[in-house]
Amino acid sequence: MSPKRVFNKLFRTYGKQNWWPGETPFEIMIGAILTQNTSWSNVEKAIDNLNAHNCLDAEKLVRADQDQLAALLKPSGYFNVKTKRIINYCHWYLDQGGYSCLSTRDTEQLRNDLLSVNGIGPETADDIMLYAFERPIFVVDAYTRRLFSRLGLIDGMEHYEHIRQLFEDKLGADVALYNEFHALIVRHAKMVCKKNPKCQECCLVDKCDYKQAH
DNA sequence: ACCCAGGGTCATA
DNA sequence: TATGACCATGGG
Repeated sequence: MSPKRVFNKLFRTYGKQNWWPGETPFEIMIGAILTQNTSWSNVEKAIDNLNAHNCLDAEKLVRADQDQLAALLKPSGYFNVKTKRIINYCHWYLDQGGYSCLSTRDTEQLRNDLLSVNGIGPETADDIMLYAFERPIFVVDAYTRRLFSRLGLIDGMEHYEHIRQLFEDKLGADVALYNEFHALIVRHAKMVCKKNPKCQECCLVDKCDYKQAH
């Protein structure tokens, strides 16, 4: 089954997802860091805290007290690590001239620059590339590996860049498609029943395995 | 009482 | 290059 066909199946099943769940590009960047190995519901609480304290702003975050910021980020987990990563990211972000300046940068260059920031790995960088800068970068996460290895399109243990390249080659550069695809993969992953071992065979392979079905 | 979540870094071999 | 420890909350 081609990646495009998988997309069509997902889209017919779940419809448009309207990602990223954040209003401004900057909020998307912060959300991308906060959601590292963390459920989105926990991230929302941290973002609400930042908004409640008028702190969702790069200039304010770089001047924030570490302990106070950590307290706001607490619900998102790894709060000490994420505090450092966010302050560090904001320093870089402002140093580079902010969104308007970064927007003019070449896609390859921008991605490499993001990856050079401590705390920004490939997936976080690509979330930012795709959803904040609207660049045609296919995001690879654990769900992507799991789904497509179950479907037999990949082994699952390949390096990040290898998988990204594979999908970008097969799908062609398409921001809207990548946007929806990643969101749909995450949406579908949440529907997989983890208790039933047979579910391993059903995500789009067979019938289906939605939680409602069990 | 477990298990996992929209990862990444650092130290070690 | 590649494995392991570590980071930590909240929901199932």
